[in-house]
Amino acid sequence: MIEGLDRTPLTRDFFDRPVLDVAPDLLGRTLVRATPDGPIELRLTEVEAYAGEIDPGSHAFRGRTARNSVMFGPPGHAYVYFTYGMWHCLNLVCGPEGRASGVLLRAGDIQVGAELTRERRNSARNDKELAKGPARLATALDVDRALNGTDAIAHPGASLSVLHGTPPPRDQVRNGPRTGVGGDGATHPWRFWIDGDPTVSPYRAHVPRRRAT
DNA sequence: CCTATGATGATCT
DNA sequence: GATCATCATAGGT
Repeated sequence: MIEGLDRTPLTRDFFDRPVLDVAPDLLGRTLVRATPDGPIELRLTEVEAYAGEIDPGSHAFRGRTARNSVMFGPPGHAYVYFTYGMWHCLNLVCGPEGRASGVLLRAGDIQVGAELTRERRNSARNDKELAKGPARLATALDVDRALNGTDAIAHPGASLSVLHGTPPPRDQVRNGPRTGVGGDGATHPWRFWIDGDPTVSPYRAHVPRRRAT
């Protein structure tokens, strides 16, 4: 177990704030994934904010659809989507209900249960790569669309929950452009990470791809 | 270290 | 039909 870790769960009030307040405040928090074989716990090191219908980079920018409906619901719930034909990404809904904002969980440092991720993450060459990137994080934690809409505020039987953990000093929180986001949303410096942490994913600019004909 | 590219399918226009 | 909040791999420096 981790010395000095604050295992108090985050409450719904934590998430019921503007996304640009919640996102940096999630760094250093402990995400707990309950699996049949035991818990996987990871310290969040990198996140991105998506500000709902005012944000061109957000899935909610053009209003509510079947896919993004969870974003319009109450804060503290998981929004999971499938992308690039292969991957899942995990977000936590925040802000007041209806604002449709959320935080993409981009990377973390696995503290407990690394061995439970090995089969799914067999391409990882070391522990720091197990959850370095949003799809790797979701894969490591065995998160898929079955968890879309689940409440991540700690409760009996919760599949996902977040503990206070060990937030970094404020001067170790850095921010910059979001990764892989194109269009007008690309310029917002709404990616937040812990300076120097080896589990933070490399920045990649958005590249429009042309499919083979 | 770096850059380039194929994989793969749901979603939206 | 185009796009996509990505990753693994191959090959060059």
